[in-house]
This record gives sequence, C-alpha cells and structure tokens, in this order.
Amino acid sequence: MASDQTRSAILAAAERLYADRGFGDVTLRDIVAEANVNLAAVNYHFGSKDELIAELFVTRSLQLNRERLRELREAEEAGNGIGDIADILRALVGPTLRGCLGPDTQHSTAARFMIRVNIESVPAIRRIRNREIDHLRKFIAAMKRTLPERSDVELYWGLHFALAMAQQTVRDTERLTKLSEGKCDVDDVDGVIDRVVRVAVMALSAGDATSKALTRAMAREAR
Amino acid sequence: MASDQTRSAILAAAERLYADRGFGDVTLRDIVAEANVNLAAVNYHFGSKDELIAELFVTRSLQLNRERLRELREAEEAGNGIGDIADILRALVGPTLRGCLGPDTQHSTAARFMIRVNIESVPAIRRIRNREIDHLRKFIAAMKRTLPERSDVELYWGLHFALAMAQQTVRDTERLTKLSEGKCDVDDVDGVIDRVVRVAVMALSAGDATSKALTRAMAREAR
DNA sequence: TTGCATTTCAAACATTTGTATGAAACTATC
DNA sequence: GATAGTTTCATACAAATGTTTGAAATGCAA
Repeated sequence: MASDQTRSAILAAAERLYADRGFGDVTLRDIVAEANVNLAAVNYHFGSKDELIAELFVTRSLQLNRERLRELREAEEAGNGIGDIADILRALVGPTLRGCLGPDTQHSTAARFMIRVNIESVPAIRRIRNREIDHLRKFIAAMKRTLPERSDVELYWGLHFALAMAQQTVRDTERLTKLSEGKCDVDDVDGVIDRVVRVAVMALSAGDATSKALTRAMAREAR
Repeated sequence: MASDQTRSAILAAAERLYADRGFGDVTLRDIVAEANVNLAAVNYHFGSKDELIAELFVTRSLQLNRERLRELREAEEAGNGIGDIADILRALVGPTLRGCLGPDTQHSTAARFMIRVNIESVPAIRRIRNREIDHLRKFIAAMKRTLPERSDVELYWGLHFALAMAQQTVRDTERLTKLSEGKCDVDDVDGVIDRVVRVAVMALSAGDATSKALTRAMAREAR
C-alpha cells in the first residue's frame, strides 16, 4: 500500500485539469506534470486512463447520491415516512444545483469537475452513468408514497423534467446568463432550487384537471 | 466548382458516421473510406476536420432555426401578431422533438446527427452554438408580446426550462425508457411535445399567485 | 545487512491522428 | 488539341498519445 501520496496527487491533479479544460484536451502527460509524478505512475496505479477517469467520476457520483438520499430520508422522516413532494424533489435536484452553482463554485474543483461531466460526455463515464437508474428508482418510490393516486407515467415524467431543468441549468448557465443579460441570477442557488422544484411539482400534475384549468386561466389572462 | 459529388459524398458519409458512432471515435480515414474518396479530399474541400464538422452542424442548425421561425410566424399570424403562448413554445421545442424523437428516427441520419450534437459536445460545435442566442431572443420577444405583463426574468426562465425539457428528453431517451420500463412512450412525439409545452406554460407562471395556489392545492391533495 | 516486494523513473514503443506535398488525372475554354 | 485551372491520388510528415519495459530506487521485514 505504502504512502498512496502519488495516487492521491494524480487524482487531485486530474480532477483539477479535467474541471478546467475538459476531458477532450487533457493528456496523461498534462496530468503527471501537474501532479509532479512520473508518466508511468498513472498506468501503474490505475491501469489505464479510462480507469482513472472512472474512479474520479464514481467517487463524486457516490458523494452526490449519498447526499441526495440523506436529504430524501430527512424529508420522509419529517413526515413520518411520507415526505412533502416538494421536499422530495428538492432532495433530488438540490445537491446537484448546490454543488455546481453559486459564486463559490469557482473554488471547488469537485464542483467544476461535475459540471464538466454534465457538459461533455466521455464513453468511460457514460458506461457508469447507466447504473444511476436504481438510484433514481428510490425517488420514484418516495414520490409514489406521497402521491399514491398519481399514475406511474406522471411520476416518471416529473422526475425526468426535474432532472432536465437542474442539469440544463448547470450545463447552460452561461447561455442563460447571456440571454437574460444577467437578469437571471444563477448565483442565487436557493432561488434556483426553489424555482426548479416549483415547476417540477407543477409538472407532476401536467396530466391533471387542475393543470388544465391553470393553462386555461393563463390563456384568458393573455387576452 | 465542378461536380461537387466528392464534397457531398464526404458530407453524407461524415454525418452518417458521426450520427452512429459519435464525434469521439470517427477519424478522417473512417470518413473517406465510407465516402470512397481520397484522404486528402477532406482537407482540399473543407480545409480541416473541424471545418467539416462545423459545416455539418451549421447546415442542420439553420434548418432547425428556419423551421422554428416558420412555426413561430404561423403562430403569430393566427393571432394577428400575438400568438398563443403554448403555440409559441411549441414552435420552439416542436422541431427539435419532432426531428429527434419518434420511431422513424432510426432512418433519418440528420436526426441522429443532431442527437449526437446534443449528447456530445465538441469544441468546434460549442463555438458556433453561442451564436444561437440571437435566435432565441426572437422567441423571448414573441413571448413578451403575448404576455406583456410577465417580468423578463420569468420569460427567460420559462424558455430555458422549455429547452431543458426538450433537449434532455432527446439526450436521455434511453434512461427515461429504462427507468419507466417503457411506460413513458417517447415514440408518441406529439404527446411528448404537448407535455413539454404544458409544463413550460406552467413554468411561466412559477412566480405568480396562480401557481402558488396550484402548489397549495396539490399539497392539500397529497394529504 | 540481506532479501524481497513495492514504487518510481527515464526511455522507448507502437499506433493513431490530422495535415501537407507533388505528381497525375481530369475538365473546360480558347 | 493545347493550355490553364481544378480535382484526385498515393504517400509522406510530424506530432501526439496511451501504454509498456526494465532497471533503479525505496521501504520493510527477518
């Protein structure tokens, strides 16, 4: 086992470089230079470049999922096993947005790395991502407990849209800021989370009479 | 000018290969083999690999934007310059979803290419994408005409979320299908469009009293 | 210290990649 | 049908990249 400090140095350097410059144009030589270790060290400690990337992603992924489930548990415990739907959705999108948005994001390597993962999509990561489904099912189950009369399809679409809004906000922060000329304050993380959650809650009723009534109400207002 | 058939063959072959295998692992040699032309032909006709990719993307992008604007114009003409908000949003997300979803997607190279563009993100394309903002502003303007009393911020977020849902659906069709065990029918393109539009319309009222009332209503129902 | 396993290192390897070159083939104009 | 411009072709180039190798260094137990 020894000191492991070479291994850690590689992980840290790789995450930093990937976060800053993306997966596309960071070579092993860049990484070992940043980490001040020998070129062969990567293959010695990780086997291959892809396995290094995979380890980085898995580590951060597990952290994210742990945090999500922790918040989900909190939400359900507060309601004696039945969480408020907004809190459940907040547990789903909150950790991502809190991790990847906000003014202090510039200082968190892990955050910027996960943003990269959301923007680019390298095969080594795509393979792992497919295992995320079991994790999401836990949220579907919790949503079902809270809204038992909702059809499954509505729940799936609701979760899908919630993730869509969160991830697109992370991915396209720059475009939204430019488009809105800074009027959309993505640094107000809690505000963004509230907004996403609110829309996601509404999305869950997209097939319902209530929502159709709302749509009609808006149409009237527009006249 | 001459025949241009080499040029076209390269474009067609490149689009097909990129659509099938992604930008990451398609080399110029793969492309020229598929197109039955000489290796040097790519640099002769396009200058560089990146310019070839750029031309492919620009072509498809212009098509998409043209179609969006056509539908937007239709929507506004139907209402004497003021379109129904749902129709405006439909003009925004409809072309993308109609192009990239549905059972016949397997047969359209252009569609699969644009899906790739949504999944992967290569520098050559990212650069061009930033010019999309002017295009989106036209939709903001149309939305503003229909909902003049809405604050700009609400409009920006609404458009952002609409695109988020559409693009994530294109990007993560597979995950949604797996997660829902096929219960979410993404082949029903019109159904998906309706759903996205409906949620997007609701999102536009995320800061309003109406939506807060709806949220409260749902909370009551959940009890 | 000796011996053994782990880790580091410099160097080389083997491909793969986009691009450049210069001659040949082709095309169209006069 | 000669000439000039365009296009095609085989081949070479140069650089980059992940990986391997075998020896040197290091750590550690007996």
